[in-house]
Amino acid sequence: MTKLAPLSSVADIDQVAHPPRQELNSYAEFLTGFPLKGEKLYATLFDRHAERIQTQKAKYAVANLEKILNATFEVSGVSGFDRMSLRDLSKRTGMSMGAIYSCIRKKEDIALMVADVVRLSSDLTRRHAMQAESVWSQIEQSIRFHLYASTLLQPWYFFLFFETRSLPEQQQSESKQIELDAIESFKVQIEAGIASGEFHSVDAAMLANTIVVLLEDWYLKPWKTQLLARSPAEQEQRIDNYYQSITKLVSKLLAV
Amino acid sequence: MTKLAPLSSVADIDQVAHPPRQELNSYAEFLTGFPLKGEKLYATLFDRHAERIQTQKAKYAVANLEKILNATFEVSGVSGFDRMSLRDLSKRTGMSMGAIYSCIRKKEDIALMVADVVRLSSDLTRRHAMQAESVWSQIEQSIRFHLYASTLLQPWYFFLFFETRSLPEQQQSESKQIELDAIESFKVQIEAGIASGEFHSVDAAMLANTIVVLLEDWYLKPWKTQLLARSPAEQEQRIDNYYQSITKLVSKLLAV
DNA sequence: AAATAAATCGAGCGTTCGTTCTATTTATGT
DNA sequence: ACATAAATAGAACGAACGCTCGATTTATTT
Repeated sequence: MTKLAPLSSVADIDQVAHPPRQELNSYAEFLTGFPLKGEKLYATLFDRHAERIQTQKAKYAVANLEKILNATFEVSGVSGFDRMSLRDLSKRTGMSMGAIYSCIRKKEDIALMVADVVRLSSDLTRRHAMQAESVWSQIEQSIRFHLYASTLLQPWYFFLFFETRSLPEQQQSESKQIELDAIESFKVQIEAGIASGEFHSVDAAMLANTIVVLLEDWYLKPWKTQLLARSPAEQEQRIDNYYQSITKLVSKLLAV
Repeated sequence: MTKLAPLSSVADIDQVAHPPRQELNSYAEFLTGFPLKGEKLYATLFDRHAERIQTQKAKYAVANLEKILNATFEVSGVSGFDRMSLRDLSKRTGMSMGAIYSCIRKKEDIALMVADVVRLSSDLTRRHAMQAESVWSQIEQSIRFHLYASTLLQPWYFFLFFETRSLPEQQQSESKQIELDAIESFKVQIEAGIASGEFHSVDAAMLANTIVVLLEDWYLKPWKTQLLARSPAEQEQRIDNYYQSITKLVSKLLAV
């Protein structure tokens, strides 16, 4: 897998799995450290899906992957992945069919790449939260990181949720497992806090599930809470509002 | 709109809008009074979509609509509405293309009928809750009725959520509005309880939203909470468990 | 039992889909 | 400047799609 013009990427998730131990307290801070963004995100896709991609030079592949995926989110966000034809995609990206088919082997490859990125992002979320010291700050950091990642990658998370059924069976159960893992993770943390007397006794499974569906709601229905925040300051504000809403709800239920 | 063999139906929602004032406390009880079930459900569709349906005799139309919609849920539940071909549908229902196209004018009509039923069901939910006397029992009855209706009509609710994008724009915003109305309704009830001193002061919008996404979770991911409950008693149990989980969570947050 | 109406059948229509393929253009290396 | 390799263009292909329609079967009426 030698690259002529190797861009920095996240081919191996473990490369970024152990960043310096730190608490995240703002979206801006998150953006500086998160590897799956901008050019690097597509370079990662190029590395991880090298066997599917005909295009050899990273320069072209990265630029075209970015065009293809952005166009996919724009078109399929309105009417779904199945209704998006590759001719739509060709028009929207300004690329020819040939150019598109040098970046992907089949239409389904696009969905596979999205699923891969969301899975990578979920891994990073889990790994980040594990660094926190107290049980409560593990919960806090999980929520924060998830909100941040799913804001930055909102179209990716959204796409995977709605188009999972377009994926092969194995990928389907994998992305279902991501959700179950997230619930289980919160449940374990809550139960640990209850066991140590730090939290009031509650239905841990229900609360864990509630947190996860609220996190899902954030990227599935941004029109409900995020509206048209476009300045970075405004966006920071909206995320923090939602973060505070969730954590207040949770902490009220867990207060001893 | 004269019918040769008129079955009982819910062509006009107001016909069933004012049943005797009563609290619902079990799924079994709900089932006895809810009009959108069994043969009546399809008779309602037949009445309300008469102009689309070529088939004239209710006997045939009702039987075929039932076959078509059940097959639609089975097939599109796996791979989505767009991927379900009418040849799939023909095989699954045992009907010919011609027979199918005497019940619908276009494939999209199937989705329109589903959207219509869910909207009817949501209307009934809202109307039922309005009958409750206290603010708290309005909230309780809203949750109960919604859980009951979305259990009975799970495939319909599920389908509308995932296939809204296959609908014309107007229907899309209508089904988005259903959710917003539900949130607003809970919000108003919570705020009323806070104003009267009945409830502790909380973020009413957030709590209302939380309730609604938890209700959505019930029919979107039945595998998480409903598993394979097949006996009526077991099902009653599972619904009640989830109902108790939601109301406990809510009442803890609202306790003065 | 004959006559009429309704429902069903399924081959076939035109279209559009995902995908392929070759000619051409553009970039790279010497 | 030339040679070579890579990337792009877009016409063309077969398959599958939604949908139609005349022929046929089934049900109802007289």
